[in-house]
Formats: sequence, structure tokens, C-alpha cells
Amino acid sequence: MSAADSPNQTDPLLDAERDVQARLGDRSVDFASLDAISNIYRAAGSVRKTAERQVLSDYGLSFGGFTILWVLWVWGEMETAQLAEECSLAKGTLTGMLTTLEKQALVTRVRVEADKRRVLVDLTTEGESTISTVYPKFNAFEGQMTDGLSADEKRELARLLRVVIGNATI
Amino acid sequence: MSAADSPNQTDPLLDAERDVQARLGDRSVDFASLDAISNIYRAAGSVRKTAERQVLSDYGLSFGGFTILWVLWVWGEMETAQLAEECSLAKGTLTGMLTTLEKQALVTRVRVEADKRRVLVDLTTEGESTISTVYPKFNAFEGQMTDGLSADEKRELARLLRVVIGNATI
DNA sequence: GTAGATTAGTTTGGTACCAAACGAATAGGA
DNA sequence: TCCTATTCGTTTGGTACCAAACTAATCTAC
Repeated sequence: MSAADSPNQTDPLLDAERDVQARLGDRSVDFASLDAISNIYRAAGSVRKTAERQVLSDYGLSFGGFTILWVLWVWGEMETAQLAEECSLAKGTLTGMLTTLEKQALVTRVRVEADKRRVLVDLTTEGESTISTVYPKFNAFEGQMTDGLSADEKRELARLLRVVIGNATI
Repeated sequence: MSAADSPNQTDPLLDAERDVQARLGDRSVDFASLDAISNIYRAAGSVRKTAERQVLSDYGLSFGGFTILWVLWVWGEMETAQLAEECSLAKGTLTGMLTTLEKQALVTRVRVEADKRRVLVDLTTEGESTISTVYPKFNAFEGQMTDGLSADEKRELARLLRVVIGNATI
């Protein structure tokens, strides 16, 4: 616990809890849930920003663009709807991001002959070369972001988050 | 473990790992870090969307707007720079969001007389009333998102995430 | 075979978000 | 006392993102 490490200093976390409780008066606050959930955002935001600055900006990729390339790289060509689902994006958002990636010559869109409503998205040769260069760096970055955690702790973190993801996607 | 629960079904997580490994060939992949970090995004994204839909939309608040109100509510009036830092937002972003909240009559901006570069932001009476109504619902929602985790597991989740946050903000 | 419902992707309108450039105000030294 | 450097918040230009409206294609009943 960070508080135990420095017993003579004020713990900002406990300060925050005390201030929140003061605002809430006699109503009870579920601090365990509050801390867990709020740290999820903080972690996601700072890891994302750091990834874009340290890894992705060199290749002109946003975090979302990187995710799209990665999904296509691992699972192969895919229809728009499935790709949006896989990347957790609204389909309208994906349209715009694919246009960006198309301009960068990293992906192609091909209308399906048998059903002209559908569009197949795939990596170009350049897209494949980009993601296969970037991904090892990104994975190393992921290791750096989890530095200080044992392999078991990383797996435990992933497991606890899966519970939250399950609760949120219901 | 989810794989152990259903030994006769294919585990999508392991499928993904196998496919990623296939793309990487003989290069090694740090799957423990990959799963931990990628679940942070997934969790943050789905919790955020769910919060906006289930709790915040009733009050016309975005997630960012809610965070601003919450910080002001707990710690009181604050200068723009400090508020941006506290909310993990770029200062330019905060300017726009404060304009939105000002239009909604939830916050005020007052230029500091002694130093006219500075601006103090504070809740209006309506802003205070809004956040004190919304926050208990939001905290209940946080509990719902961590349903299935013991109090110890929630605290462990928060602790593991603090390590990641520390790594990212260096 | 065609009218109506459904489905797929795109467009639209709007907020959120960042980094960098900017302008006004202050501070600090010569 | 200026003159420069610094420090504020805002503006700018651009992407990302969502929900809802829209368009074209396909399917289903009849």
C-alpha cells in the first residue's frame, strides 16, 4: 500500500476519500469501487497518450488506427461491421478512420461483388509492413507499462479487468 | 480462469494469442503484458460508454464534463491549469469543455483581479446541485461495474493500475 | 415481380480531445 | 525603467469519436 510506505506523509488517496466523504455527508461511498474504476480511466488515458507519443507518432498512427491495422494483421481481411465490433468503434467512426488509413495507403476497401452493400477491408503491402514493424515496438512498450508487476500480477490484472468488461458490456 | 471453465470450447483469448504468435513467427510476444494493457483500454472504453448511456446522459453530461464537476465539488474552486491537471486534460481541451459547462450554467469563470492571466473556475449553485444528485448514482454504477469482485479484489485492481499509471506518467 | 422491411456502409452534426501557435499579463534583471 | 523571458488561458487546425439520419442494396411476402 502506498500509504504504508510513507506513514508520516499525507496520502493523497486518503485525502481524496476524506474530501469526498465530507461532500457526501452521512451517505456512504463505495471507495473500493470508486478507486478501481477511476484508476481504469487514468491508466487508459495515460498509457494511450504515452503510446501515441513514444511509439505511434513515428509512424503517423493514432491509437485507433494502430488497433485497426493490428486486428487486420492478426485476423486477416474483414468486413466493416465486424472490424468495428472488433475495434470497439461505432461504424460511423470506423468509416472516417478507414478513409484516413486509405489515404496513408495502409488499407484497401473492396466492395463485395455478391453483395454490394458489403465492403471488405484489408491491409496493403505497406500496411502489413508497417504493422509488422510497429507491433514489436508496441509490445515492448506494453512490457514497459507493466514494469514492476510480476507475470502473475499482469495476468491477475487482465483477469480482474475482464470481470469489469463483462459487467459493462451487458 | 475462463479457459478452464469451458475446456471443450475454444478460448477466444488463446485463439488470439495463437494468431498473434503466427504473425510474429519466431519473435517472442509478451502476452501477459499484452493482455493486461489491452484490457485496460477495453474496460475504460466500455465503462465510459455505459456510464454515459446509463447515468450521465440523463443530466446532459459527458464523461469529461462529469469529471470536471466532480473535481470542483470535492476540492472547491480552482484555477484552470490545476483543474486541467487534475482532470488529465490538455488545457486547450478544458477551455472548450468549460465553455460547454458555462452554457449549461453549471460552472463560472472569474478572472483573478491580482493577476489577470489567471481564471478561477467554480461550480454554480445549479452545478453543485447537479453533481450532488449525479454522484451517488455514479458511485452506485461503479459498484455495478465491479460486481463479482470482492472488496479485496477491487483494491488489488486499483493497486495494480496505480503501478501502470506510475509507469506511464514518467 | 414488386412493395415494404431489413441490412450495410456512409454522411451529418456535434462534442471531446490534443499539440502548437498565439496574445495578454506579469516578473525579473540591466 | 524598459526589455526580455516566462506564464497564463484561449484559439486554431486537425483527428477521433458517437448517435441518428440517410442511401443503396438485398431479402421477404404476397
